[in-house]
Amino acid sequence: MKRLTAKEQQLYQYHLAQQQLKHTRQRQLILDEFLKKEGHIGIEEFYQDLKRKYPFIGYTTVYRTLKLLAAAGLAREISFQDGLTRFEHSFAHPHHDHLICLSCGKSIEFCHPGIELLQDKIVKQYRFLPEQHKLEIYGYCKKCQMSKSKCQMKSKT
Amino acid sequence: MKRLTAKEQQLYQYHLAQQQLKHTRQRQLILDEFLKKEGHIGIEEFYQDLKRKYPFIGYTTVYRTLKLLAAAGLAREISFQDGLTRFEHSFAHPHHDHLICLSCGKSIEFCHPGIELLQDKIVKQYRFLPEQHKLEIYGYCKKCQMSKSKCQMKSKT
DNA sequence: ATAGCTGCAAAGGTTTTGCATCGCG
DNA sequence: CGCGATGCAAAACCTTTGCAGCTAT
Repeated sequence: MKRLTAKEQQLYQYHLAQQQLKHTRQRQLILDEFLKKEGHIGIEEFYQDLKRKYPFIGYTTVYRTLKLLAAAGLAREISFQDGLTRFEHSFAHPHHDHLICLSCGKSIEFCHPGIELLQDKIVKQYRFLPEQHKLEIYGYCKKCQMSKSKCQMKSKT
Repeated sequence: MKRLTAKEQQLYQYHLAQQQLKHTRQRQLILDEFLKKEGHIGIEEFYQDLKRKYPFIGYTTVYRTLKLLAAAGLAREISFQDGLTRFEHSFAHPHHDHLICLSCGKSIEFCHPGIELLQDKIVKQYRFLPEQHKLEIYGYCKKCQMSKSKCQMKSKT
């Protein structure tokens, strides 16, 4: 058995979580592709990507595998304000938060150690035991600020 | 004309926002009840509450009025991880964030000035123009921590 | 009287589930 | 072989919208 990369370790963790679950071609492919994705990805979008490469994969399987990954702790389910469910790695991607542009909809990831410190202070006050957090800052990205200043149009396509 | 309370001012702001919109019994009632609600409230839940008192109010009206309030800046649409849309006052309720218990589902509101400071630092770095933010800390509330330590059951009812 | 509101019912858009079939172990 | 996985199709769920009738200006 070869040495494991961090990713593969996680992969095994996934297998473990699977308990008496089977290893299948679809699951492997979905996991592989998921690990390649950098941002957060919606189910439908991810499914489309996958289908392009592997037309034999069904939506349901993608959906269920993503849920499985989340249950195994490999993925995290996140939801912005648009009612869609998205997933992102919950590992090798330690933690980050998002700046979300209200104009173009893009989201920018950022990390700031201050958040953890702040969180510590807050939870202490409420005797709350934190598990994870989510900070989203909504506003306008650099690019959209520039176009806004040129004309006040809100191109929301 | 009598003096206005903060709430009434906002109420008028709402009317203003209405522009050529009409004042109706339903809208008034919905607004009144909404202002009484302290936390964040889901559409369905709110509708049920209202219907109990005023059976002639329809879901659609509640839904549309809530959207209206949000558009007028009186309410804020928020969504946690359960796919439901909730609303909360966006005024007289300056700003706050949430601690959400993964066990009992309750959410606790908190305010911490440090968040604004942190936000300032972050956006500056990305030349992002912030409009609002949302910080949610998921974990276990005091009460659930205690029951957890007694037994590891996860009663998610 | 007229433009805007209501609310029922139905459409939309996602997420979930049922079930017969397929495939890993 | 047997049990779990797959994927189609359909169910469930919320959120939105269409429309005929109703109601404030």
